[in-house]
Amino acid sequence: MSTRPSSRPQEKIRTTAELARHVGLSRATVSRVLNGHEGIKQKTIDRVMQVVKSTGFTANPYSRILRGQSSGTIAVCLSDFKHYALLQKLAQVVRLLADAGYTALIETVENSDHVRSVRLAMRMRAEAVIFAGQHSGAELAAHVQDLIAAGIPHVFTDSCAEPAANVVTADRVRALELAADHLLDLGHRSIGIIGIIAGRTPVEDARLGGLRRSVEARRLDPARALVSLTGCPLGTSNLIYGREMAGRFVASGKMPTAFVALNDEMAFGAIEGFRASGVSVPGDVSVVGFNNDDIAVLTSPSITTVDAEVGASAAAAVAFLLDQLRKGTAVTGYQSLIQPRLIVRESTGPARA
Amino acid sequence: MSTRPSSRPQEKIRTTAELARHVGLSRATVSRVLNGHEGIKQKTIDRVMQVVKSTGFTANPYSRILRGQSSGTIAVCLSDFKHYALLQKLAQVVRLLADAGYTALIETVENSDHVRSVRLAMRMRAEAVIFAGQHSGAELAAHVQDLIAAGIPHVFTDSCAEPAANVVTADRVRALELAADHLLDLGHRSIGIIGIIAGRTPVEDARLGGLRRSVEARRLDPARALVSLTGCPLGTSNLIYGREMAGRFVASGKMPTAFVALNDEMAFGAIEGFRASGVSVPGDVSVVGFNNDDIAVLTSPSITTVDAEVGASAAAAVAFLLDQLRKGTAVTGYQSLIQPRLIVRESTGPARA
DNA sequence: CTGAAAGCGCTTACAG
DNA sequence: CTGAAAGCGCTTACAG
Repeated sequence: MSTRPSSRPQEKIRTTAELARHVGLSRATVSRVLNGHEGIKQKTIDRVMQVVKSTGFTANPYSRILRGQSSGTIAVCLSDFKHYALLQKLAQVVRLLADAGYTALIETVENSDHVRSVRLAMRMRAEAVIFAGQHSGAELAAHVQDLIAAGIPHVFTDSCAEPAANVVTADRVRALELAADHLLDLGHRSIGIIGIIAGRTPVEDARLGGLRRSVEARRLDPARALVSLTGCPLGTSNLIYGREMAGRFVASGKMPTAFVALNDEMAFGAIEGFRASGVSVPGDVSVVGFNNDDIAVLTSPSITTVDAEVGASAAAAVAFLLDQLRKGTAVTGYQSLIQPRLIVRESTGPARA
Repeated sequence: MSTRPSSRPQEKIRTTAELARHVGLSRATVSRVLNGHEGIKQKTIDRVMQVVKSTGFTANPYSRILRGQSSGTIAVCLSDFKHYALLQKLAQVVRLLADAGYTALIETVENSDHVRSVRLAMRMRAEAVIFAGQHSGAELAAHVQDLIAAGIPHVFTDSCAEPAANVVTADRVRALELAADHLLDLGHRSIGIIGIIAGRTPVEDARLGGLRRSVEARRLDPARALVSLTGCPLGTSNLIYGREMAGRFVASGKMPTAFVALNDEMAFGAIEGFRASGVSVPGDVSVVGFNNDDIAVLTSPSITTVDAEVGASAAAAVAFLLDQLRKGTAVTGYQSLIQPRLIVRESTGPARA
């Protein structure tokens, strides 16, 4: 039986009690060192930390949290897992949280069942909640109130109708207003809408609102200037949907001279569809995309698009939360809109005379 | 002071102790009901469950886990957050785990620091660990051994050199062998490689190995039949890289008649690049992509590609883990390869005479 | 079939 | 500056 603790090198240390025994101190003191408390003899600190370093010991997180320590967890409620843009946002959020020392607890909200996810977040002692994607539903407001009542900061990165909710998001109204302004400036008076469907999500309605605002600002009639084809449910592929819709517009007889698409992929699909029907872009019609994806740069013609700065908006949302966690506050009713950028490329041109 | 517990409706119940007091039972009995133990009077069960239903009470997970209950958590170690395919895989894995009642604990492994992530997984009492993406490094083997020693099931969804590791993955060797067989069958004898770089990742090396196997099976010299341009670091955009590389191959003078690209986007970029240089696809050269993305269907020419069935492989990996969790076993050294499919489209044709 | 008691591993007043 | 003790909320032998 060696009396020199340090002579037992590879011994597994699993609890603070074992660590305490190993260094000949009490669990209380070891705990204090582990938590970086003030007023401890440097020699004691060194004694503990040396073993911690060599064994890689970390205190059981469940005990710590049960005892009242913060969980270091932030819940991320995703509306779905289907959209690439949302996955990208998720990836970015997780990375930003990790950089700040937080663990992301990812939840998917199915059937708008926010009861389950918000409760889970609270049960897991999440220190904050991020809602990404399209969230809605009658009960959502109540759950936002629960979070506020519990003093847990939250933020929506896309939209939330509840006035008390915090929302940090790209300004989609302005984004489509920019797109429509650009087309109207080029002399277009009839804009076809591809893939942005009224009543589907608040975000899409916001985009349609932007188009309308632009049109109305010029005293044009939105009912005439904005053209949607009905009865075209979205499929799985943006590219293919865009191509289909181009064909349908050509076949419909009421062919606008310009188009705005849900995103760049769909715009590209539409351009290919027009080409297949003998309609040239931008010679015959103009097409505007959305997102400023790689595809918008590379294709021929390259695609005029609106960069909604979703990356910047996700970063702003996370920063907003981290700031509150630092300050220990929980803001309500905060609204912040990130400004979009119009990027003019080859897919738009003057309306035909 | 009401003595009828049910007459206090909206009272917040936060602990099993409160719940026990509320229904007039002991914490032990309440706990048994909550955990669905056998041998409890139906009336007692009903009494507890009615309050549980109405209040939505759930036991504090930290206490449960501290007391030895399983965590319901599965750690997902991602090598990075950059690749779309990996994000898709992540999304699918998280969804499949959620369907099975597990929570995903997402970790990113930076600088191949598997020490941190595997330790975290064990500390968090993860019941299993999924490694997705490119994992390598000298210490990885040791951590796999730690998991095995601790009886925690694991699986790699892409690759792992450690023999004891479980790997369920798309057969990338076979995938590229299929691609090369197709091109060789068409009479091509010189295949340019776009974006698949030797020594970058085990997965890319596997793909190169598949090309070599196909070439060698016909008694051709891989050093002559397979052409790579050196000194072309990958950028952020597959599309743009593909376009660049097409230009470089044209400029290089040693122009193959066929190409395989890292993925469909890169193949598309290459096709555009060839077109810009006056080289037609498939008239002058053939191009094969990888992944069978939407873009491969839509573009003109549509792109011949290999579907590696990554979705199926992720599902198989999760099923493999869930099966072990059900059985309470921890397999080692399991290897499963998911078969790829060659999908012939317009971007490949006979070699020019 | 149910309850009183011990204990999971930690942290923090409370004493010294 | 450090230790003995209580307690976070749960579950499970151990008794009845």
